[in-house]
Amino acid sequence: MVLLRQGMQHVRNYYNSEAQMIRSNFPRPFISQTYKSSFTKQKSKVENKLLAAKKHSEAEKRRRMRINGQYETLRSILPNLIKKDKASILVETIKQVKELKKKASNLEEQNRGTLKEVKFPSGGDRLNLEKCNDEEGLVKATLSCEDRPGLMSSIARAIGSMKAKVVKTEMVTVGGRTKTVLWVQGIENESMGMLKSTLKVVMHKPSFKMRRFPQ
Amino acid sequence: MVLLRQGMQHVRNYYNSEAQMIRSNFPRPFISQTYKSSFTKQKSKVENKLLAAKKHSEAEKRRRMRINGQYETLRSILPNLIKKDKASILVETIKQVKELKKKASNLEEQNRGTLKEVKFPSGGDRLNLEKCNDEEGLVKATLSCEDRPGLMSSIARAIGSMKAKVVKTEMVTVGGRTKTVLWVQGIENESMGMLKSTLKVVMHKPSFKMRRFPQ
DNA sequence: ACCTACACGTGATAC
DNA sequence: TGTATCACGTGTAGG
Repeated sequence: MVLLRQGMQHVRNYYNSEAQMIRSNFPRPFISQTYKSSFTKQKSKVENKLLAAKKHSEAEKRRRMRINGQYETLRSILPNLIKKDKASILVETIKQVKELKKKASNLEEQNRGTLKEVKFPSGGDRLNLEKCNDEEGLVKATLSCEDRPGLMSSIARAIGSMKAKVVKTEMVTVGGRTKTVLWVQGIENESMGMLKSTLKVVMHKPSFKMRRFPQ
Repeated sequence: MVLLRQGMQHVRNYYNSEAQMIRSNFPRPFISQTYKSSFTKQKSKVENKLLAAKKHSEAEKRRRMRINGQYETLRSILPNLIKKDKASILVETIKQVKELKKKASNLEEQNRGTLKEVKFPSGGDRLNLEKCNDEEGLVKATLSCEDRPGLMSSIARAIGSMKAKVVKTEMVTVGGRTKTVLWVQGIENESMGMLKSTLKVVMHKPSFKMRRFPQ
């Protein structure tokens, strides 16, 4: 494997590179200088240079290791990583980040669209119908009005009279006002208007029975 | 800026490196060889080597650019990126990925914990009360039973008689059975048992009014 | 033989 | 000053 080379190359010591540096382009002392200056002074310069170079390459190595460590954790985090080379890792990471961002915002939207939205009944009376796109013939009806006993059953009866069925409801009551969300199954396109007007009547006028036998 | 150096270094051509290669450690032809062999043959070898080296360094440059391009897009994607160096980018990326994963799973959990959970009424009659830890005095009551008109208002009356209040309800009706979740505010610890028994009665026996005026 | 990916040491540059 | 980061060309192992 490619990654196994890493361990091997750690064996290399710095003498190789020092020798190479001296051989190639490192300034030599002039012969005409005195022995002492040409030797001790230049040698200390050489040694300083070597030391600096060594420090430099060691620092660079630390930097590489820091970066490669992060690549390593990325490798461990990312699922289904086929190509393990650095560029592919970064590409895959970017893809993942984008996907996760989209997923998170979608889920937040969903959450908002269910419970959070229904949390507060609006002040004025309101009635809204919309078709759910995820299922055929499913209509979501949202209504805000004054709360009263028997409201739910009135609504259920109204919908039952239209041969439709309430499959799910959410209801919040706060301060005497109620916001109700109904998911109604079995509403045809042409009967949407009728459903709306029926619900409107039920919302505002207590039914016959409710008036005669107030609870 | 550090990143501005990139553009400058592109100006460097390959003659520098070729010269350096010849100067430092590239094999020289022997003088004792014939003119032809020592010149043309070695020159072609040199040229081949140079060509190969050039190809190599160009390929390496492409690789670097590929990787650095991904760093660039990461820089653009990640918000609030203070330190722009490679290691920090990777660290920040990893943090983001972990956070997003956690966030996504939390939101999924939330979604599951609200709507999905309440979706199916259980077959047998069931009544469960639990205290909500996020708010003081808030109790979540879950009950599954046969559906009937007026059930909701019976429940509401029962709870009202205990000086408590239903602040939110979720209700699913499917196949004549109903699962209802009530969030009840204002229940003391000692009245939990009373609430439970009251709800039990309401669940199984239609109220007086309901029996006299069946809807 | 060729290509790819990597680690390395180095000079340049910024702070 | 020293101490970061970076791009670069190179040697080298694996395919």
